[in-house]
Amino acid sequence: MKNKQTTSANPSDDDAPSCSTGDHHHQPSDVDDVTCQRAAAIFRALGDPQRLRLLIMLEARECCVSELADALKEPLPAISQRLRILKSERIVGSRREGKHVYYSLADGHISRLVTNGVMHAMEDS
Amino acid sequence: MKNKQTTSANPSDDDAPSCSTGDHHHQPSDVDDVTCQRAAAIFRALGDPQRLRLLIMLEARECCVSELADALKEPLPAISQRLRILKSERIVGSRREGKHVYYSLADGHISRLVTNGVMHAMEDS
DNA sequence: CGTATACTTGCATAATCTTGCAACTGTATA
DNA sequence: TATACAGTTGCAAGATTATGCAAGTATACG
Repeated sequence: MKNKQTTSANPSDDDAPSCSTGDHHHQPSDVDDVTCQRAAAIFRALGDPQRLRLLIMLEARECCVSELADALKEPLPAISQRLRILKSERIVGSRREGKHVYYSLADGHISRLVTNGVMHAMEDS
Repeated sequence: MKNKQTTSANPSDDDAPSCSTGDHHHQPSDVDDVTCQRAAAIFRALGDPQRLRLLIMLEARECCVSELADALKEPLPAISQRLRILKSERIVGSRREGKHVYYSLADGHISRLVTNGVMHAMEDS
């Protein structure tokens, strides 16, 4: 079969991703730019080995900064900075208790996202 | 006093001769470093608005490069380059048909990952 | 063979992100 | 208040990454 529709086959230079067929099914192809950028920001925040390691630990239980720094054997400011980035994307939340600040995953969605990503990385051929 | 951050000075209790990935601290978690890095690489690949937009379109249906470039109104080399990155992480696959190269999501895992991320971005304030 | 279409790759510039060190804020305790 | 502990923030160096344009493959077709 030859090529049928290409750039020339497009009706016009529309901005809409033309799902040609009568597709009244709700597909995520019509995601607005703001949502797209927000989602990308979340993924980008997850896209660092060190931050991901942090999240994996937080998935197990709530931890304070010192704990994380100690467990990962890294300077405390580095951990704090990473947590800050994660918090700015609402991936983690923090709770103060005396001198300590405890961090935890924001919600189950994030937890699933992390788990799915890690699982895919494991299964990957 | 020098800036010694971690709660306890860790003189040299670090061992790990078996780690050869350049990551010289492996750690208390159920996820090994290689998996962690691979997962982070996947997330990082998803963490770009332009690439994510590409994936959202591919989630709807298989597309060739021209289609994507035309729909997103961006130069073809840019699209090709982004697809290349996505393919290097095995997020998308490609199929040649005549002069066209059709791209599609690698598997359902990726699809779910994208959907979950976008959904979370939508629900988030 | 030569041309047109579809896509890929190279390279240089530019933007972005991470890290490390130091200094600063906040909290408990003597 | 002074001191130690727990975290945060600022800033600059260093690395990684994206973007645009030009040139290079690859396939089809006359």
